Amino acid sequence: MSERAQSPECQIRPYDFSRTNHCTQVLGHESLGSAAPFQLPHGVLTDPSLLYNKSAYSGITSASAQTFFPFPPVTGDYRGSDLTTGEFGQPKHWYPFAAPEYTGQVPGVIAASQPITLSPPIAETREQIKLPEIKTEKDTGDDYSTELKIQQYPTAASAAMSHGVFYSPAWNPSFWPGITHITPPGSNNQNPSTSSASSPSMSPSPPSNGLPGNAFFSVNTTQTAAGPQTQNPASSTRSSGSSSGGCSDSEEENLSTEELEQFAKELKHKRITLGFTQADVGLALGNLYGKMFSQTTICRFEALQLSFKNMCKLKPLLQRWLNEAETSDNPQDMYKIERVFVDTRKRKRRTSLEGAVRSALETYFIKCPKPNTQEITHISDDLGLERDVVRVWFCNRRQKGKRLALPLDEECDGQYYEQSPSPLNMAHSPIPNQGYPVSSYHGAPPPTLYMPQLHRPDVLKQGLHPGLVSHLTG
DNA sequence: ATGCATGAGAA
DNA sequence: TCTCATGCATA
Repeated sequence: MSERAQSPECQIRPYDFSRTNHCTQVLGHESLGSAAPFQLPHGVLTDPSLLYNKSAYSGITSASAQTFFPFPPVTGDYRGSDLTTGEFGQPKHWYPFAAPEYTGQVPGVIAASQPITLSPPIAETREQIKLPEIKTEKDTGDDYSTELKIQQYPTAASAAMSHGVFYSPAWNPSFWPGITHITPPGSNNQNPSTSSASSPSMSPSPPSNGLPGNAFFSVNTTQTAAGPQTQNPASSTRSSGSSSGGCSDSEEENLSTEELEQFAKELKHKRITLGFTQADVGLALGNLYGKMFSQTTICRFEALQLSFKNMCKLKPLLQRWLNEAETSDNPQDMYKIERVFVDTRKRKRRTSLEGAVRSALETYFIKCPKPNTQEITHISDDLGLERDVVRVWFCNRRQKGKRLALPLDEECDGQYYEQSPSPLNMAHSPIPNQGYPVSSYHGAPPPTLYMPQLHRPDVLKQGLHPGLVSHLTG
């Protein structure tokens, strides 16, 4: 709680483009895209949070903005063509490929058998994307190619690959609660109850004929059961009984940033030493806990690019994996499994925004990180982008901003983009949902910049607008 | 490693 | 409609 130092940044003065400039203004002004090669107001940069200063924002309400945006709402919803869904609606499901046995048991699987039929009609959205600058990755005929995707996970040693189709079970709600507890960092031993655990990982893939589901569930079950807590002295820096939050109690919540940081390093180091790729780890987690993660997530974890809360949540899992991997005789083989997946979900083809467009968006963002519907429409119109693309861009941009900036002190986060006092800030909640507690970084010199503690400068830069970066570096 | 996307849950 | 966690696809 008090840990979070009030970094001076929080009080630093507002950006220049003053609050007078509101979304409306920016947006109101015409062609931004074309013109200005995106530049930041000088002086900008000291603290992004200022950008989102509520006060600046409050003024910009949709209401007021409206006047400026006579644009009709555009509803380019690519999802219109979303035939996908149905049973594929479930996210995060991996559909085993060619696994007849499973059919009928797992909705997804069924789907897998007829992916082709899913091909969606070409979205008309295409038409909307006429700007040369905007392009979508490939030009495969249709929008969301329904292609089968066979993913393999070869690994360094690629030695023993084995059997098995892997099916990641649906997100088991009861899963997390359980695991949050398990964290026997010190005690490398696996909980007996996890016995199966003896190494789920050891026998990762389910018997060919066996239903993977079973394998999973069993794992899950045990897992959940295993939950009972080993306390981690180290990590349990607990004391403040603030178990607010989403992470169910569990000590993880009280992990300090250093602990996380250190663990992330350790994880990465050992992982590499053991010869695992980030993807391997993600899969291994699936084997161990029934919930697998992507390379992306593991990568972000190692890079401390996840929210504090999320880091805390994943840590125990990774810790466990690490323990298991280290103690295993043949870790290499343990996780070397060849997996074949078929992702039948249709995904909108990724839009690739060109530099100019991005710059324009950045500019808009600087002025107004949280545009309302109409503003979004206006922007999309102005830039010739799909409305949804713009919307998502802003969402992602905000998320990114938080990831990178929040760590320093959440207290500022409240002021971030919010247009209205948000509960998120929760004035007092000691452990907000997102930011990283600042604990032991007292010594750190008050950054001129909004420097997330967990991130290295370079990382930070990545999160900042190029202009800002240069400004800072320059 | 990261940009754009998805979807659940909350507001 | 937003946030948040997460992932596909790509640079």
